This record gives sequence, C-alpha cells and structure tokens, in this order.
Amino acid sequence: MRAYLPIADRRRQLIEAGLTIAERDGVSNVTVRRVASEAGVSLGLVSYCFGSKEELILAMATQIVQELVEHSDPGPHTGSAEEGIDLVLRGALARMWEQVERTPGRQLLTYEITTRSLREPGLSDVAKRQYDVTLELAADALAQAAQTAGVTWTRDLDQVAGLVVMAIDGATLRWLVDHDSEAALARLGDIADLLTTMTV
Amino acid sequence: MRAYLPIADRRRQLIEAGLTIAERDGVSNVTVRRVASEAGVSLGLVSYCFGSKEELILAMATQIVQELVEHSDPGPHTGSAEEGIDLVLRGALARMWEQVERTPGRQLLTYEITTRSLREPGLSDVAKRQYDVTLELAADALAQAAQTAGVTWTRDLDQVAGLVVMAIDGATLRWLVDHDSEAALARLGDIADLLTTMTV
DNA sequence: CATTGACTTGGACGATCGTTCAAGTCTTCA
DNA sequence: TGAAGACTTGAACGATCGTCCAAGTCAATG
Repeated sequence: MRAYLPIADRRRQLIEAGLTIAERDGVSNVTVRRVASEAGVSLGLVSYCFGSKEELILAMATQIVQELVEHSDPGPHTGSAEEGIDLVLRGALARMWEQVERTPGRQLLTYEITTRSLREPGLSDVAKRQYDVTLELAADALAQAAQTAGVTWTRDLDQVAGLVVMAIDGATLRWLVDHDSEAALARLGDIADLLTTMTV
Repeated sequence: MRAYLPIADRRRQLIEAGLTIAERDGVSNVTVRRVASEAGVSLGLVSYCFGSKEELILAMATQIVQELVEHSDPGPHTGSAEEGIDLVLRGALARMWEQVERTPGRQLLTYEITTRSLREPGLSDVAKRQYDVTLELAADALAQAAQTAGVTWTRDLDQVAGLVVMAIDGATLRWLVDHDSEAALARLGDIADLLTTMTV
C-alpha cells in the first residue's frame, strides 16, 4: 500500500482492517490501536480519518450492510418450470446456506453488530438497515424463485420474506453454536415446505 | 441487606447486581467496579467472591440459563381436545411471546451472552447449554400441547422443537429491532400452521 | 522551484479497567 | 470470653483504552 493515500482510500483500508479484527476476535476487541497495527499505520492516523472510534465502528457496520448486497449471489438458476417451487426454494436456500457456512466469522460479527446497535444510540439505525437490506434481498430471491417455478405467491411478498429471514436468522445463530449443518438444512427444508403452501 | 454475609449469599447478590447492569446497559458495560457499586459493596469484595471477572460473567450466564427453567410458565392450558392442535399451539406461542415482550432487556442480554460465549473460550459451553435447556423446554411444551389436543407428532419431537426454537430465536431478534409485535405473532402463527401439518 | 495544505507520526494525557493486598471488622466456636 | 477465621474495605498498581497535538513528510499547485 502506497504511503500518503487520499483520506477516502485510507478510510477504506482502515475499515477493512477493522472488519478483519472484528471477524477474527469480535467487535469488543476492535480498538483504535489494533486497527492501526493491523493496517500498518500509526495510531493517530485512525483518529485523523475518523473523528472518533464510534464513527469507525459505524463505518464498519455500514460496510457490512453494503457487502450484504454485493455478495448476494442469485446463483445459477438451474431450475426449470418442471422442477416445482419446492425444489427451487430448497435449491435457493441451499446456495444461500453455503454462503453462511463459508463465512462463520462474518455471520457472528453480524449478530454482534446487531446487539451493539441495540445498545448504543450512535448505531441505532444499523440494525434496522441490516433488516431492510436482508428483507429486500430475500424478497427478490423469492420473487425470482416463484417466476422460475411458474407460480405466484398467495401472500404479500414482504410477509413471506419476513418469514424466511426469521428462519435464516434462527438457523444461523443455532449453527454458529452447534455447527450441525444437516439439522440446519433440514429445518430450512421444513420452511421451504411451508413456503410451498403459500404459492399457487 | 445485612453486612457480613456468607460468601454464597454474597455471590448471589453480586450475580443479581451484574445481571441488572447487563440488562440495562449491556454485558460490555459490566465492570467489577460497577457491579460493586450496584450492590453497594466495596471493590475488593467482588474479586474476593469471584476469582476473576470471567468467573462472575460465567456465573451470570449460568444464572440466566437457570432462570430460563424457573420462569418457564406452562401457563393455564385453557385448551380442550375440542380446540384443535393449531389453536393450542397458537395459544402456547402467544403466552410464550408475552414473556418475551415483557423482558426485552433479558432477551437482548441472552443474545449478547450467546455471541460472547462464541468468542471467549471460558464461556464456550454457555451457548450450548442455553440451547439444551431451551430445546428441552420447547419439547416439553410441544408434547403437552399435543396431549391437550389429543394428537401425536409425526416427527421426532426434538426435531420439531428445533424448528420452533429456530423460529422463536429469529422472531425475537427481529422484534428487538423493529418492535413489530403483530408481525412477529403472525410469523409465529405461520409456524404453528407448519407444526400442525406435523401432527396426526 | 517554492509554498501551501493534506497526510502521517508517535508521544502525552487522563480515564477506566482487573487484580492484588495489607489492614480492619465481624461471626463463630471451643 | 477470647482466639481463629471468614468477610470487608479502600488504596495501589500496571495495563489498556480513546483522544489530542506538535512536529514532520509528502504531493499538488501556482
């Protein structure tokens, strides 16, 4: 990394360093000094780029939400109309679940940010935005799944998305504790069955 | 509170003080000094009762799990065999949900303890025990619900309990963020529908 | 080329943390 | 009742934290 970066680039680098530490050691272990060390930069520079540590954490949280969108891979829609909505949903959930299992540190970090957002006034909107983005992504995926299978939802799409996000949230937190992938996928499969009853 | 308590009583008092702070300000704001202040006790006494702060946090986490059992109120089973399993399940979920909404700080604290348990080796078993206890309570409630409605589960009871706990976890975390009670109960109602299809 | 301003450094500061400990107070039991 | 031991106190210590700032370095502009 070149020295004397424009402040915007330096900010991005520090956010990345902060997220690396947060994923590895938890949000509570993100300190100004450690971020500076991780980025190979002096202590004062962090305060120069971010007015306060809280601003840095906020920027990290915003980046997490941003990457939620960027990393949302609709995946190859292998399904055809012949496949049936149930199989299409299970395929979409399985692909989403691969992404979850591939990034356990990021998943745990997301829960940490959520709880922190519920405690610190300065982050009060972060959790709401997390859900807004996640729900929109879920709704998009559900709409596309229905289109692929040639069916339509008999419920409000946002309502269905809320159900799916609830299940994924619960399944992910549980998996972070017991790492039972088979059980998690089985439970999500049951949710797919429920969703199937909401199509026609 | 009398002075010069037996160490066991003093420990209980300090755990209670710690939980009060943790519910109000978050687990990251639980410090030895604040616990001592909340309990109206000197700083050194906390270290005397608990060898380290980590032991205090562990004792607090254990107490949370313990209270999970103690506060699990099966509630008045108003249902009769005439009522149908779906209504019995909805009733049980609604009663459980009242308890959730009555104790938001405790719910948030539970998530904080879970994530902290996933980060700190000294708390590594706490999250597992949280789920063990919760799952057992859910299984008991589901068994009793089926008995009340005069039906039997067509799935392994633990499997059904896992599904319910997943849903409750996701619903609670979401509610802590948006406080939309109606939506949360609607989603849990959908889960009740799913559970109904697992009975005969 | 010189100067201006953006970027960077590292030390200093006060606050707060967990832990330790010598000393004091109270209860218990022989 | 008096000695022993359990309980309690508050100060002290070193570590770490976020923030600040004077000084230095580099890139861009006139």
